[in-house]
Amino acid sequence: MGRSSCCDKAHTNKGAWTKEEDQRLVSYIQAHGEGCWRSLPKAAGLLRCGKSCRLRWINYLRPDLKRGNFTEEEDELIIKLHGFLGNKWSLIAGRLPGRTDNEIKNYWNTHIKRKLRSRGIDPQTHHPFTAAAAASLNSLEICFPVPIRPTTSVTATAPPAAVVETTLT
DNA sequence: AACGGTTGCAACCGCTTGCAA
DNA sequence: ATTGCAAGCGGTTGCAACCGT
Repeated sequence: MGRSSCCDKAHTNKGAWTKEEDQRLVSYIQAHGEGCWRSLPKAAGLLRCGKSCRLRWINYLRPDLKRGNFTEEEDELIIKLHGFLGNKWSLIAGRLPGRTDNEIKNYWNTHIKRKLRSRGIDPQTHHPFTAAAAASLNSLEICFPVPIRPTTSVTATAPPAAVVETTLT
């Protein structure tokens, strides 16, 4: 049987959003506020599923988004938070006003991982590794795109939220 | 100028969680 | 206790832009 789809895929658009769709979504939310994403597309006259609308609003259209380049301070804060929280992007985003979880996740994967490796630090464990180990690891990752070492358990290593709060403040 | 490879980001997919019935 | 819905989250993918040859 299975769970019903979040939307009628035969009648929804996918892919990049158009300016008109953006405008419809923004004006609808400005008039009615966020909430009930499932019924929003129909009410706003959009041929999108609710999930897609929510993502578009949160990651791109929200008026309080900062956008633009990350500062050095933000870089360091993300690294620090990731050390405590692991891949809990929404929690990390919560500490960075104007940044979204998706934005931070992308930035981590494209910039910060490389930055840490260049410093000789394993981006997953935040522990230093030797230059030789780093080199062999990088070459192995090129050969074997699947993980070659056990993934560290985030829940096992992440401290309670209260600990993070006190540590970072 | 043309082509192929790489990079970065927006968006999607599928799973999990919280809650109401 | 169970079921189903809605929302949230993290991983992954697709593709346009960029870069080197």
